Amino acid sequence: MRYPQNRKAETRQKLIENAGALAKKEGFATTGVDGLMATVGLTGGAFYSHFDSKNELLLEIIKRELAVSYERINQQSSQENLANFLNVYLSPSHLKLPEMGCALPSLTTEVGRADDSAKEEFEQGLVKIHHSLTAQLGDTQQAWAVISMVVGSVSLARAMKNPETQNALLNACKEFALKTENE
Amino acid sequence: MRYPQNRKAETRQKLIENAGALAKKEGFATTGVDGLMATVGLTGGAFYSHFDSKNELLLEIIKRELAVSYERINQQSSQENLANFLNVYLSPSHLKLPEMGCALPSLTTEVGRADDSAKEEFEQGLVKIHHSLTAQLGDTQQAWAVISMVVGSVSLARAMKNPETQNALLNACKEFALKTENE
DNA sequence: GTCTATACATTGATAGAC
DNA sequence: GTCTATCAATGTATAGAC
Repeated sequence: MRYPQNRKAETRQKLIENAGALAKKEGFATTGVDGLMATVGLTGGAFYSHFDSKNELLLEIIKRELAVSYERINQQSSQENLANFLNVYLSPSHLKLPEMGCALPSLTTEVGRADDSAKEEFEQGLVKIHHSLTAQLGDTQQAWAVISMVVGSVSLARAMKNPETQNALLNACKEFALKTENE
Repeated sequence: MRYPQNRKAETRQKLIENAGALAKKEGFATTGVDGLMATVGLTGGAFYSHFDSKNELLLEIIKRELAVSYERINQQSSQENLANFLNVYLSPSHLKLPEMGCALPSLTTEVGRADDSAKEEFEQGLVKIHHSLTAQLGDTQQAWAVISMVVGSVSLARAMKNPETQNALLNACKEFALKTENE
């Protein structure tokens, strides 16, 4: 082939993207190697020519997913205001499509049970997100509070059955966050 | 035996307690039947004389764990004030001992991927907790916001490596919640 | 009610042919 | 680099002896 190194890098990148979506939807532990490789048309054995282990894949997922969330938050919260960000993050469509959404409500609990390398990577990405939101809001404490609230809110709402209860929770958090900002 | 039905009920209750602790620490999916039964000195095959399936166990775990959290929150938040509850919930020891702590930061994400019966049970328990906190705070929206914030806060902090960053997050949320209450 | 044994699927990971 | 085949371990669940 003419560009073997490019093709391998592209396959690896595609694997990290697909694995991120699978992990956000069904969890990282339950994302099997065979199923992941099938999403790029390969078999399970080929996984280990791209990653040393599943744990290395987890580190790459965390790095990429939190970088993506950082870019989104940076864009959404700076182009207009906090309300814009909240409307997107606390929306019913974000609840329904975890594989397209922010990694924080989907992967945080599993990272909390992973080893230190994963927590280190996670912490780096999260601190960056916090800095971005702090710059927008002008308040470090409020930035941590808003991040915690929206992540908890989406996680809790996804574990409910009734859409009306979900919306009550999401809207309460939305209005509460806006109320505290206007003071 | 003289009290066979009592012994069976006690064993079942003990299994639900132990399974709840295991699930909060390592996750429900990774809590194997053999390992669970070993905690009460039995073998794996005996599990199915107490539960129809692992899913029935999950429902029992959710019911019991959220009832326990309800009692704790009810007691802590009413006997003094919001500060008392926040000091306990957002404490480093709560981070370090998930098996003894609230089920919400540990099990919510997994329930979000479970079937409707689990989400129904979860929603019932969570709504009760919300009602209790609403009665204490006098504000429905604030109650949802505080629950979401503390659950997100503990989840995120557990996924970090550096204790100083953990404490910065926990303390920021604590102070922010207290500030909003004094207005 | 609990035991051992077993069935059956799936997991992460490795070896060697191509 | 990818394939097939395979490994050892683990998962849920069932069957039948005691």
